[in-house]
Amino acid sequence: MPLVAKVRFSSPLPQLDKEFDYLVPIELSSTIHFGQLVEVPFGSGGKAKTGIVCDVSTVEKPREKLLSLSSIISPFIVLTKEQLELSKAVAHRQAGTVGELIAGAVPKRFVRVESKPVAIEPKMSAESVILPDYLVDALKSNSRIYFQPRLFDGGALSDWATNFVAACHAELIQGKSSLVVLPDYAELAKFERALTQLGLVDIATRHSSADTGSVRYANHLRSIGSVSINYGLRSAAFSPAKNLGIIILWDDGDESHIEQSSPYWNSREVLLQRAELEKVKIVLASHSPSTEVIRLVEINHLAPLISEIDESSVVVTELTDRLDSQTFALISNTLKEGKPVLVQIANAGWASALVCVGCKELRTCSNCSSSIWVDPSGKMRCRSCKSNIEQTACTCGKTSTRPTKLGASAFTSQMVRSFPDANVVHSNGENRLLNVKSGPLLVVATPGAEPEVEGGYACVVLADAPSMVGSPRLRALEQSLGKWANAISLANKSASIVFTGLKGDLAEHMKKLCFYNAVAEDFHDRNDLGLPPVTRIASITSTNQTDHQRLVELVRSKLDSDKVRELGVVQETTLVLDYSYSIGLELADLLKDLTLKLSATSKTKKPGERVYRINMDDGKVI
DNA sequence: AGCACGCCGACT
DNA sequence: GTCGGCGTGCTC
Repeated sequence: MPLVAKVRFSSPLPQLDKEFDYLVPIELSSTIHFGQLVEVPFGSGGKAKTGIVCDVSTVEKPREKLLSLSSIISPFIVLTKEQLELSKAVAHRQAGTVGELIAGAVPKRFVRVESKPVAIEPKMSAESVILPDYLVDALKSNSRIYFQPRLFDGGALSDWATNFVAACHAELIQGKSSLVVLPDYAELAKFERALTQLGLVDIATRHSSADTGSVRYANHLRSIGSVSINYGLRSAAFSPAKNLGIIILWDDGDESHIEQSSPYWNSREVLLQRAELEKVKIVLASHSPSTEVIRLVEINHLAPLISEIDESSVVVTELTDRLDSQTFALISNTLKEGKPVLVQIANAGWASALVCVGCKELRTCSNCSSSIWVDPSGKMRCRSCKSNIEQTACTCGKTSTRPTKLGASAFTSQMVRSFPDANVVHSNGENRLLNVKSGPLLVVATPGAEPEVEGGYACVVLADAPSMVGSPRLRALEQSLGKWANAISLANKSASIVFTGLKGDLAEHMKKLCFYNAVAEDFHDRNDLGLPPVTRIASITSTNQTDHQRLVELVRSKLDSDKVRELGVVQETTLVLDYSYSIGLELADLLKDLTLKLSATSKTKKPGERVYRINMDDGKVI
């Protein structure tokens, strides 16, 4: 009976997003396997194209005019069945294509890597690691956990990282792989350090775009062939893992876990889906939960494992000054004792916004009318269109401006003047310090850019708490809480923590460093208002007004208004919809179908550019 | 994406 | 009578 192979292409094009059948020539029938790269004749010209084998089966009566595949490019398997199933599920959920997800899941092939022998499974002694294992214990009775580790890492190995390594180790003993997904390179380095110090780095495989292409490909093949601890940033959510036993996601609320290109998936949703598909354990962990985690705990999808909060000295001031006299004295005394201090400032640069010295009106960008700030290099820039701004006169006649609030660069130079004997350093997202030497050191950092210090900070000041919480974004509160918790985690147990300018319930929660309850309260408030994550929010952005109008009309005529609510149109061409989890797949199908039909008949489409971009979970539109 | 097919205007 | 413009649609 003839052998037929189904082949897929790593292409984002929706027209090619299906499996194409090819006859397998008799001489290749014993060597062809699922997941291999093959060359096939494709298109009207019959040009050779590279594809991936997604099925091999005997077919009694194959369809007519079936072409034969030309050759097997490599005997190595580059895509696993689990990766394909996950890509299909995520493409469905996100209204994207399987091809674009496969493109991200399979690294570029390097012939020389294949000629070298693939790494042999290293030896590992089960007794070599002695670890805190309360996460391992909890996993014996629950397969889905939200884990909040001890907050204070004290500069040594992080409690979270050692618990992750312990959980991975427990799987290795049973011959199972693990997958750990981290938000950024700083956290990846901490996890890697724990792997090294606990003697497991040789059995771990990194999946990172920061590695060279050949290393990536070698690691990819190694993960398919050997049981190992797989880890990396968000793209590692799709990495292969032989005999997977556990998935661990660190800091799911961090925005770095959201893929910035189509189909805009999020590590959390991908990994929850993967855990279901592969029937493996999953741990979501963070110092402060996301509202999605609260939701999952409250619907009993995740069992909470919350570490005890260490007794610590927390001061919450009600003053809106960044540094009141007491806080100033605390910093001064800590520095005099020769100990390090961390001050978190909400915004980078010199000024977060500018006002006219005369009429006190907010200065705005001339072409997009959003606010102007002064970046770390001292240039006036527009916040949204990023263009440089020239000094111009205000409508009242005055040219000079005054900052509404000093940015971290300006605050740093203020601190240099205030503490001439201390070593004052600054770290922000663009210019980031990863770790600093201990001593009489004052670190001014923007949220998420705080460097580590050996032994931990003796004092942490969250100096811009009110402005972070007061931001008009939906997720301002939960994200602020996450950034504060991560900054505090760099302190040692006996450190003094200061929040400036907090009041009410939030102040009470922070006095006890009770992040979980603070986020839970935020979740319940949003629940009452019917806002995400109780519902989901999708957006469809068109490249132009004409196509946008056609979409809006069609969507209005097709939507069942009981289940999907039109929230409106933002930025001229983005349609925003609110919908419930239960109809997620149905809506994704509908939107994919509608946009496909509309873009096929679009009069304005340019080659290569997609007319519509669907984001099934847009966190930025409200 | 390519690439062919196809149906209208300008040319030997 | 046919050469070529690129709009439409298919590729196993």
